[in-house]
Amino acid sequence: MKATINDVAKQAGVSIKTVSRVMNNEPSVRQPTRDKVMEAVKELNYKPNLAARNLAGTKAYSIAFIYDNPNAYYVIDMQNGILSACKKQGFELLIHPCNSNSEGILDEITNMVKHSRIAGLVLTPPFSEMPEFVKHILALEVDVVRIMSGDNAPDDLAPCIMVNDHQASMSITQHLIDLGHTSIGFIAGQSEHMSTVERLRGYKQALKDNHLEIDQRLIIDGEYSFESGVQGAKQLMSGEVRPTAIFSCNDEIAAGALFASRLMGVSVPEQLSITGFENSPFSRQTWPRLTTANQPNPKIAEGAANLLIAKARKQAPNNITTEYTPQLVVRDSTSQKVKEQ
Amino acid sequence: MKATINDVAKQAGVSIKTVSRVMNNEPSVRQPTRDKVMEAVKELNYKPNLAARNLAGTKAYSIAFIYDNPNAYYVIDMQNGILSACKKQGFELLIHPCNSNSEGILDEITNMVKHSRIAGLVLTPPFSEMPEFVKHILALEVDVVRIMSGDNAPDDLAPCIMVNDHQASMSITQHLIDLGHTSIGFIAGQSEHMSTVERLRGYKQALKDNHLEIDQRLIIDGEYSFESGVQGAKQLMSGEVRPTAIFSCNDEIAAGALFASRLMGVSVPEQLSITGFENSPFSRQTWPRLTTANQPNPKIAEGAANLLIAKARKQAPNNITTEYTPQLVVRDSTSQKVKEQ
DNA sequence: TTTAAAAATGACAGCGCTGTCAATTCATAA
DNA sequence: TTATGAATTGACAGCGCTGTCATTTTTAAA
Repeated sequence: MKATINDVAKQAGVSIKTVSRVMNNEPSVRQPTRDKVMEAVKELNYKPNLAARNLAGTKAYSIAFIYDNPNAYYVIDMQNGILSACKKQGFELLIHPCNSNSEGILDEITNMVKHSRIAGLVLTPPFSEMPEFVKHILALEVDVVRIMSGDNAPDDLAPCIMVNDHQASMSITQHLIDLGHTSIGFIAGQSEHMSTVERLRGYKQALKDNHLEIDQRLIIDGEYSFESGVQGAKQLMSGEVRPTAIFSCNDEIAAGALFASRLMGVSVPEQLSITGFENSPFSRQTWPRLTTANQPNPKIAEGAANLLIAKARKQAPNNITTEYTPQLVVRDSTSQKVKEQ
Repeated sequence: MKATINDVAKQAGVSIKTVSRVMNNEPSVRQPTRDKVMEAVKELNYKPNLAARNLAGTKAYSIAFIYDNPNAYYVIDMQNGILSACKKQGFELLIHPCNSNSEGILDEITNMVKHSRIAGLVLTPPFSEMPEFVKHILALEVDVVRIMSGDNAPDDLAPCIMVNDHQASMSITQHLIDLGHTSIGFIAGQSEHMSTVERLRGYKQALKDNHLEIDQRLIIDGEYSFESGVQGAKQLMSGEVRPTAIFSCNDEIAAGALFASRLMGVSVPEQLSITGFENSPFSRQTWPRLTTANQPNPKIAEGAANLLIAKARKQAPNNITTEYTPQLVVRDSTSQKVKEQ
């Protein structure tokens, strides 16, 4: 039934250890030997037993994905990206949803790391943006890759995959400005998330670049939720300064803003333009479909996982920073500002 | 650092094997001995090493979740349910997204099962509804739990968790009828999915029970997608018989139908009532919010995983069938039928 | 050629646990 | 009490691999 390393060794006429070397891509194996082994591997459909590897060796063959995020689309995208990297490299994925605010969270993760041999962790916000947390994890001697918002790494604790929200927000805001909008509302996500900070920074930058005034009354605190979008839009549309466009920090907020507009009888995009951020599937399923910024989550996640795997194999330098910039996707929720109605 | 079974044995003053017995809940250990061991376990924060267990023993400590479903909400819910059962019982979860139509799918799963020691698989549609597939998996000597649609198990290959879509569809349809609708459109999901068949059956049953005519022109083939909802609704609203309500086979279809209504200038729910199915988060984020049926996915999944774990421990009878009936959730997308406008 | 250093390969122990089976302890009836 | 079988506990091998270190083979310089 299932072939073991022994079977392969016999079949290839070499020692067990040589097969092991080949399977681990170790250098000192002559090419002909390597070929013989690989042939046997193929013939017998051999795959190293993960349990045995874990038990015998000191290397790790799993990576863990720690997250605290209610956004199903985001999580699935990240997960698929990581999974795809893992599958290609014979790694295993441990999923660990958890609550970043819970008291025992540090112990929880520590325990998990101590009890499973783990090559590294993929950290997304908010975990990736908590330096103390990252330090604590690193002290456990596990690698970490952080996916976070910004245009360059805040420190060199661990490799970062940066999402240039600043740049992307400028594009969105510029798009709105190009359509003639000068009074643009902003509904924020949680202010503890770097992405919120960066998106706000990009928004402000674009206004500045176009010599438009930044009006604090147009900037609404919120969180990354539909409900927050509803509230934020209501507040904006009933405030003293009524914007003609709303920059929402993510698609859910935008969907909420859309909902509120309906509620208030404001038509989108005729009377009000609304933008989202993330390009999640439902940004295509609202009415009108959302103008947004596409965040290539699966690609980001796959990159993160690959980095971790490379580090586990000692074939990665320590502090690479990769950067992705979400691209503007124009759909139907934004349009030319009309003159006074 | 990490405690092994040896440490626990020493600390408790018993043999390694006795600790093993306690950890595996085997019967023949005297209570005082058991207590001593458990105390040591707690003191040392001991947790059996999964790799070693897998390598040494014949039992399995992982369950796999095989799915082919583009619906992120569904997948996350299922996954969380399974994960929660696994965590409680010290099991591991292997996630395996895949394509049920791909040619090599059987080999793919077979390989996966052969290469990782797996206690059992949680199968969702379409896999759970392919008897040949299930038989093939069972031949590999892995347990299977099927989550599927229907009001009783179609065969006794493996335990089933049935979702009574028939009943739930009757509730939805009855709700529409109670609102005065007599001409109710139906947009189907893929006809290969039992859920589609069952939902259609429930719809027809309710019509029959209320002595309403079943009009084939009101029943539209489709699939579980937004786009299909758009097409289906367009077709219905431009057909010879114009319904005053539409039963959509899931929330996404309903969202599509909503979108199409906007496109055609039909107002929901005033001129047209629309229902969804699943109660996914976005059924709360459309305008108007969807009347739908709540499917308790995490609970279903946790139940499935628990069943698998119980079977792995030989403490479950072989052919249990559990049943869940989704409950009607009335929101804003349905209303009283108005007289001719 | 010869020879030393380098490269390639192999022998073997042992990772932390469970299965098997033997040894011990306990409970019960004679 | 003692004998007898049942209940409890333990000794030990070995799961499939990798790490260490010894051995063999190759390479290249003398």
